[in-house]
Amino acid sequence: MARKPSHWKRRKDARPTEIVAAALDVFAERGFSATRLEEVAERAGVSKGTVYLYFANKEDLFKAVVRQALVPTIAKVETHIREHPASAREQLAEVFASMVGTIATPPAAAIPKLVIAESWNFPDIAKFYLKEVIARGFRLMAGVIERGKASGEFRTDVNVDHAVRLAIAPVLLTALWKTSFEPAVGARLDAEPFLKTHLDVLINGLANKTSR
Amino acid sequence: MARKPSHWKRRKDARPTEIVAAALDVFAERGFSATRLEEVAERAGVSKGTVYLYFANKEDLFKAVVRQALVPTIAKVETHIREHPASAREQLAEVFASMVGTIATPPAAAIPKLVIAESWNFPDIAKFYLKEVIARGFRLMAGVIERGKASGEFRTDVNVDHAVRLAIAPVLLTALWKTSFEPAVGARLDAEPFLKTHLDVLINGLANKTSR
Amino acid sequence: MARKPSHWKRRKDARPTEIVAAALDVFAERGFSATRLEEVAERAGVSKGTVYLYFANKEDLFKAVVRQALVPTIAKVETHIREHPASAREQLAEVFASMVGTIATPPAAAIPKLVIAESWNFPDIAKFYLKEVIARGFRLMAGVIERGKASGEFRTDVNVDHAVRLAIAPVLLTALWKTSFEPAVGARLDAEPFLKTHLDVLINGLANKTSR
Amino acid sequence: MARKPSHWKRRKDARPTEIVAAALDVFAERGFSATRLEEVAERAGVSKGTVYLYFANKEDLFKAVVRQALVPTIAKVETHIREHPASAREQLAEVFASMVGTIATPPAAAIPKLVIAESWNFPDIAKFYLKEVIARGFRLMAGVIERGKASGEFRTDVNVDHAVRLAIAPVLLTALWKTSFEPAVGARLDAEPFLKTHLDVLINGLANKTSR
DNA sequence: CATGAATGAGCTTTCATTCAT
DNA sequence: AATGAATGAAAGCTCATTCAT
Repeated sequence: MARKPSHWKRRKDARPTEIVAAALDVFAERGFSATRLEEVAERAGVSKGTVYLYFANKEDLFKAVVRQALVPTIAKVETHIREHPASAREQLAEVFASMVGTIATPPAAAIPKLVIAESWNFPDIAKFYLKEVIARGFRLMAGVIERGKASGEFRTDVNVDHAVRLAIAPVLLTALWKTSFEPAVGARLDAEPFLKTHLDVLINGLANKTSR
Repeated sequence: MARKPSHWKRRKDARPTEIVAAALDVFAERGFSATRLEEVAERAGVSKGTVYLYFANKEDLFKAVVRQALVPTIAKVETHIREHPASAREQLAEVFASMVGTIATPPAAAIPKLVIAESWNFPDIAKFYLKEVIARGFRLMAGVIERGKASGEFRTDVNVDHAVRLAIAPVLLTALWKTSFEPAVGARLDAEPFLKTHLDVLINGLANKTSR
Repeated sequence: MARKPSHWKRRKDARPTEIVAAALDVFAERGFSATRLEEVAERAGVSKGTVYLYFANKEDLFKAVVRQALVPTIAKVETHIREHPASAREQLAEVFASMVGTIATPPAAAIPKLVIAESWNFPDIAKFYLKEVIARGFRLMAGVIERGKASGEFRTDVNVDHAVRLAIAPVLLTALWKTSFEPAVGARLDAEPFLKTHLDVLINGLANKTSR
Repeated sequence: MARKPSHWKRRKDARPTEIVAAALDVFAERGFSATRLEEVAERAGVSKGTVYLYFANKEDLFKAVVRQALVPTIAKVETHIREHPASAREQLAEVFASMVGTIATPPAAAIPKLVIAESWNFPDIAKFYLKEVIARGFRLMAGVIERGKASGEFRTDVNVDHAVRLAIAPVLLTALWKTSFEPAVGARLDAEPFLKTHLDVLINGLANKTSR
């Protein structure tokens, strides 16, 4: 019944990562409650019981999935920005360019949808996500915009908090569209040109025209 | 007893509407799979069996909920626009003003979240929602923007499809925020001023500056 | 699949009693943890789910079993004594005669064994049993013995608490023997003559011989 | 390291004994089915797999526990009696004194409870216990009482079999009380004075008064 | 029409047991 | 001899669905 003959070598350290990866796949496909632990196990190439060797229960596994899938995602964007100092406009462009990759990558793109969908049952996860992802992304964006306002690139009459949300909203829409409507309905959305337009309109909308 | 004579008459036709209303409440609170039909029945003041008199199963009820909750929502916006012809900028403002009310009203605000969350299990609903809500809203918005482009108010180099999504994205974000993060985390978002800023920045971003 | 055609008449009131009776049987045969709820359901002629209609969980069912099996048991003895005032010796005899019936009746006889065996997992039940059965039996016995001491029938140098336990110990032994060793090993113990001897020796042992 | 050289040698033969000792502890604390083999292994300082090196399965381990815990218990009493010939009354006192120690020692005191509780699932053990412990204790007691009857100390109209059970019953009650109700409910029972009273009342009850 | 007792498939979770190392 | 990662059968429990009344 052993699927793979290399059963005994890839041990204790690889297992949890493999299981979490498989779980992300299944959660992304079916959502939390429709996910059967047996399917996760199957895809990870282990038995049902093995999942419980590493995770106390389904919820615990779900949290691990979110955590594991997010760490690289946030870090990637953060470091990207930190290492590419430039004008506010250019940095905004950088952030978006960096986000597009993440948004387009299938499994990670499902995280926002999962968090939103399961915020009912797991407020903990919403809390965690808000703190670890949204807040960090917020600070990042807010920094860029503040700098733009200070340098005279951006209008000073725009609430930073609002501006940040405006900047993020189309990215969120893209992620949700790609995970909800594209697979279900087949309505394609080409992320790259859309976000390019977004950047264009946003920068134009935030641009300081008093200097005209 | 003589006070509510109409109450005893409404039964036959009101029943399904009452059940759907109760169901929307519960679905909005708990999500699809965490919703027990028994609770829906309780809130509708009927027995579990009665629900099955009007709806074949849980999924059917869910579809009815989405359908019923959306008809007035879309119609409201559509008629509002149709009845208030004005400049593109002004109409954009009208659409948003009209949307704010819907988005802020608790039960209807949960619909987008529900549709997104359940697009996994019920592609039908995603399809229906796309067709009946998104597409109609799209046409509406697209009309306004096309008119703005034609009149010289808006830039002509902006893809209409993209512009519509950009216009809607912050509204979606607001709805999701209010139904996912506000209740779970207590992070308030004041919809009205946010969408006012959105409108401001968007119109500025779309504004034709070649005439300068 | 319906075992019995009279499925729909014996409703809501009879069900729980039937289930508890079936449960007592199975618990008595197998012990708590080896009892599968499905078997209880089968014997009660209902489905697994029905058990959960009346009892929150296995433990709850167990408590109900103990409770239901004990109420008549204790009451029987108490009323018997109350209605048969006599000399201390005679009353002691009455109590025992009354106990013999209970001890010999198969399902109720298993209760002490069950309580003892499950005091590990369910201290609540031990507590309940101590309070509702043992304490009440104690008071009963203590009353008889005190009266015997007061009337000069019994020695006054014997601790009442001890005397009560001495009186009960052989009854307990009988119950345990009949439920543990008789079925497992086939070693018969004839309760009636044994408890007759017990009474004889006990009364003789407690008898006041200073008057000799 | 030089301190405990004997510790490194004892392995091969001590292992099973250590495991059984640990198992007795856990069985006494939790009962048979609530005992996880992993906890037994932990307390014995070995791994789960090792337990299976010495015992075919959980039941086998349980039997070994009972066996091992009983050998010294019975032997202790038997030799004590054999080495202390005296009058029947005195010997009865000896037996009880010897039993009190065993009954009061925590792990061994749990054996009767375990045997009784698990006689459902393991009739073998009940059989074994009956043969190896009860029967041997019986013979012992019976001998003492027969001698008492022969010497004229005790009444001759009392069935020996019954008398033996009467003698043992309060000891059993004490053991069960201490392992079932004391830990669960906190209702203390002082074994020594109680069994002293028992001996007093029993000897008085068995005493031959025809010689008066 | 309406009820709600009854059902049973299906899920999560536990843990004795196995076996490659 | 010893390990402990892996297994999978088995059981408790939930709840959408049915149907006799």
